[in-house]
Amino acid sequence: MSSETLKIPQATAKRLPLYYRFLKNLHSAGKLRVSSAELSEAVKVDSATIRRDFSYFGALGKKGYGYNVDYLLSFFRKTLDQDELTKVALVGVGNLGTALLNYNFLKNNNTKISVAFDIDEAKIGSTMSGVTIYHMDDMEKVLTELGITIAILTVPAPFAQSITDRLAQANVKGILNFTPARLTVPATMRVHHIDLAVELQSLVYFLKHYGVNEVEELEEVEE
Amino acid sequence: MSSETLKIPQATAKRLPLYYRFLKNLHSAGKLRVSSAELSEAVKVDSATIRRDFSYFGALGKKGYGYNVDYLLSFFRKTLDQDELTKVALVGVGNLGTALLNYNFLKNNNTKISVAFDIDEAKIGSTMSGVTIYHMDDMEKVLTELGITIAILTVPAPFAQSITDRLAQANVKGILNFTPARLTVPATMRVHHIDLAVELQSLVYFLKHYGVNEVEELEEVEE
DNA sequence: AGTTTTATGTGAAATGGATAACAATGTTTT
DNA sequence: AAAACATTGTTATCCATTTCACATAAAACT
Repeated sequence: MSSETLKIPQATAKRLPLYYRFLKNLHSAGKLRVSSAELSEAVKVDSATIRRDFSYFGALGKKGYGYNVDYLLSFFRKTLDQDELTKVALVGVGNLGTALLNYNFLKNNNTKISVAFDIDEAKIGSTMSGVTIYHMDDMEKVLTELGITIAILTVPAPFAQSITDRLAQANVKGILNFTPARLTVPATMRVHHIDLAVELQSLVYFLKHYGVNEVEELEEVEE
Repeated sequence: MSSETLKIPQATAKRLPLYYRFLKNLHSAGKLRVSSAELSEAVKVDSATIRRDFSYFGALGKKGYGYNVDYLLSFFRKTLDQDELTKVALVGVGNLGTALLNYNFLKNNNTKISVAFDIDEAKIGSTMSGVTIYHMDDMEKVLTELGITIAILTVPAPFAQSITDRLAQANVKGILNFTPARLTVPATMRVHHIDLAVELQSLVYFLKHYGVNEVEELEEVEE
């Protein structure tokens, strides 16, 4: 409902970063062209789906040839706003939070954890992986000053909702929620969940109940 | 295509662990009954969807009353095999792997990281959070001995595919893949992806391009 | 230059999932 | 015991997404 490119399906939007990453790989490997079939093999998405996804942005390829890697790459770089750095806050510097601090988001995306918050006095004022840790009491102030609108939430579940409310106050628009809590947020915010326990548990369920494709043809499959 | 309960939709199956967790909360809070509407509020899933999900397992509720918390809970405990402990292996004890070791999957699910593998001599032989770390050279042997068929993969991307091939050899059936690599696996295996960079990146994309529901009504929404 | 091959972009069909809406039925109240 | 109420289970509908299949056009070959 905003911006240039009109209404890409959500499912497509979720695959864009994936395409982008693999295109970068191809580029580094010196490949000049690529077909939807090749790309399909690499990212494990049906080739028709890939062509359809690309087609939302216009005709990016050439019939009988495929796609020019450099062109596609620079197109996606623009589309994904990879030219400007996106600053993100980390809220909660526990085990998982620390791991995410060390995880180099920058390498693949132009996204960086620029600031972190916690309540542990031992951590406050120190830096980890070059990121300064502030007290959560100063969260609103610091976020507003830095103009950060995206937060990664890795606090204990019982605090998740109240902290979310404060993030909303501080004009944060997006939360990547690693907490098991299901957050209530204003309509102006967007939450993506990564629920580790649910992910693991549902994998277990699938294996036990959907059983393991009774080796009929033994072709290669995915997800 | 196996087991008792015939073919639950995948989308439903992914929500089961979520329902289970919230039912446990309700139980602890001493609630005896719950309606699909209440549950909907808590887990942020449409109440009709919840009723539909439950209905795949038969008539679990009572009209005009709702669902009996204890009954539902024990039903899901059976359905999700929460009575037997599911042992899981962790492959790659880096930042993220370490965080997952400390993350207590046991608390919510009856799932436990029982063994870990790495190639760092400094870590091998030691235990973290009570889990012994073995050398990856011994992976097949140890996995087979312990009869473990589920692995969490947190190794550097370049090693992901070759290690996956070895896991397949060792009779592992499910992988929770935190690696950006898209794995090629035999049809007998199942892979769930958790791609942190893609998750963050797509959140950024949504915020920039779908913009933030232009505050029309300002109702509470989610995801 | 003509023929064959390749691979896109897309209409049409198929699949999968979410939601609205309500009859059926048990619960609660009076 | 009757009336009013609440809430399920499900049918029908809707919506989003995936996939098929092929006309089209460019590329590669001869």
